[in-house]
Amino acid sequence: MSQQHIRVRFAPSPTGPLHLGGVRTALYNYLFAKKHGGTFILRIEDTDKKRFVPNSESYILKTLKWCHIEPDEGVGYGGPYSPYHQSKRINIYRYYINQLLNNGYAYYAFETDDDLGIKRKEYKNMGLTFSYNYENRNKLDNSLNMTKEQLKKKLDICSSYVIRFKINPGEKLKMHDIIRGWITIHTDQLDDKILLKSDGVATYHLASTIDDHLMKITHVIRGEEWLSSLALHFLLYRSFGWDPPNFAHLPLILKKDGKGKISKRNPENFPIYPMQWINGDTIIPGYKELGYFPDAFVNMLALLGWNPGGKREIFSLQELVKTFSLSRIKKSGVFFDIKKVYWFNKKYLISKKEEVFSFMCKKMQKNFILYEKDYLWKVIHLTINRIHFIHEIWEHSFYFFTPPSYYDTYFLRKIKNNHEQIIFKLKNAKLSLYKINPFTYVNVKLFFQKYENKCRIKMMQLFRFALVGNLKGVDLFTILEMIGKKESIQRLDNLINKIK
RNA sequence: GGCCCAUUCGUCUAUUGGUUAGGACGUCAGGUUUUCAUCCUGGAAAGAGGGGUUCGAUUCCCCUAUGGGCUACCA
Repeated sequence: MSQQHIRVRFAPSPTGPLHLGGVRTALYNYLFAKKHGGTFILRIEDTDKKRFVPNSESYILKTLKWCHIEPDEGVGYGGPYSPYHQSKRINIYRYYINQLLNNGYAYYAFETDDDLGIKRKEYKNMGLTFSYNYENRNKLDNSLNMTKEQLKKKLDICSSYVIRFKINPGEKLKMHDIIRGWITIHTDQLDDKILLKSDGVATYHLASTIDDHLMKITHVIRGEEWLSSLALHFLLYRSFGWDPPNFAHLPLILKKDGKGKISKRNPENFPIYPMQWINGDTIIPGYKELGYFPDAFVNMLALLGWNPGGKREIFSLQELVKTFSLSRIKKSGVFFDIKKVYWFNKKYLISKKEEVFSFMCKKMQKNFILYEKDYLWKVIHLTINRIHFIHEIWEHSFYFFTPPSYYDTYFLRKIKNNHEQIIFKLKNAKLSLYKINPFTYVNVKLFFQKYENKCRIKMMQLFRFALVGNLKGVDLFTILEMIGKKESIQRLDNLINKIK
């Protein structure tokens, strides 16, 4: 296994935006490929015309790019096994299905979807489950029950048919999964799955089996929802006389509220899209738009169902590649915790001060604020641990550059009720402030220490309110020293005018 | 219903026969911060249940329960 060139594929269908689970599947494929110096391939499984959603493909491409898990080969990247859209490979599937037909592994079936729907209902009413399988196929309208001539005639009149895979009972299949070990399934339980739909397009089972073989995929890493189809896929490989690839079925990401796996259809109480998705008039923001860093997002995703064994949790993509292994993937489904991503983002944020700096620079330019680099750096160091996202930095640091344009209404009302006394205090304080020379942290601190305990706290509260607009923020003496005497007095005046 | 897969603190997880069952997020309490946040310290918090196997089971086996997947001319 270690000798061969590893080739893995991420094969989403363009039925909408990729969600968390899809991105994680792509990530694990990417990690596994990179770890072994292999090739990561993107194949688009667009065999379902009905569910096709425009823009999904570009969304998938953009998302992988944003996450820095770009394919080496496939849709958007080219490669020796093109085309990588299944819709463009229909003739290939037809060629191979003929092989199956000729060898007796597949047969024509003429029931329509509606016919079968009725049949299922009938069975259900009797307390049974209808299955198109070895028990029933002899009673149904298919080529198994016809002579060659009859079939020919039927095909001449009836243009609508499907091709089913003939599964023989009585065999116990033992299949290996890298994550789960050996899995046993009896062929009696399988039904004759449709391989070619009446619109002439192959189903997932056929298309992916053929493509995985033709594209020389060595490891199929996909969600656990495929585990039940594993036997079918094994049988398909065997019918073609091909060696199956290795399989690894990933645990599903489960919904926290309600039941089931996460899906595009049922929105969660946390964002499930990596990037924004525009659906008509509604825009659903993704992690990117919400301010999450791709590396924090990817780091969190990697640890959802897998971990390298130690106590460390922060890993760069390169470190993930280095430590990744399929054998350490968990078997059980996982619940997603938005608070943990929030924490991850903060961890990444404090290591991205340069990005915060350039964000602030742009903000300043936009607001026509002049600043000095050193001053800005100091502000960032003072405020960065108060935020989780870059875009939050301004609301926590504006007062170092510009007076508050808004005062906390609750406290404002409180001091307005007592404004004469407050104004008196502020005016007195202003006079004292003039005399502080130089206007340094230490001297400002000394000034406040002249007040008695109770008074001092109230005074500091007032000052903070005048400077910041509310009762939260960086150490008061630091703010005073940084914005300087003139600006400080100006802001006291502002407040006095406000409450007059 | 049938089949398949799973089951360690609320959540993500470590521990692959012998541990006071460890960490992280969250949570609670205390401390630092003359505010808030950060930070520091500490606490509460888990092997689904029942049988085996074994000197000894979270770890191996069986049953039950629970959760999940599949059961489409969807992937």
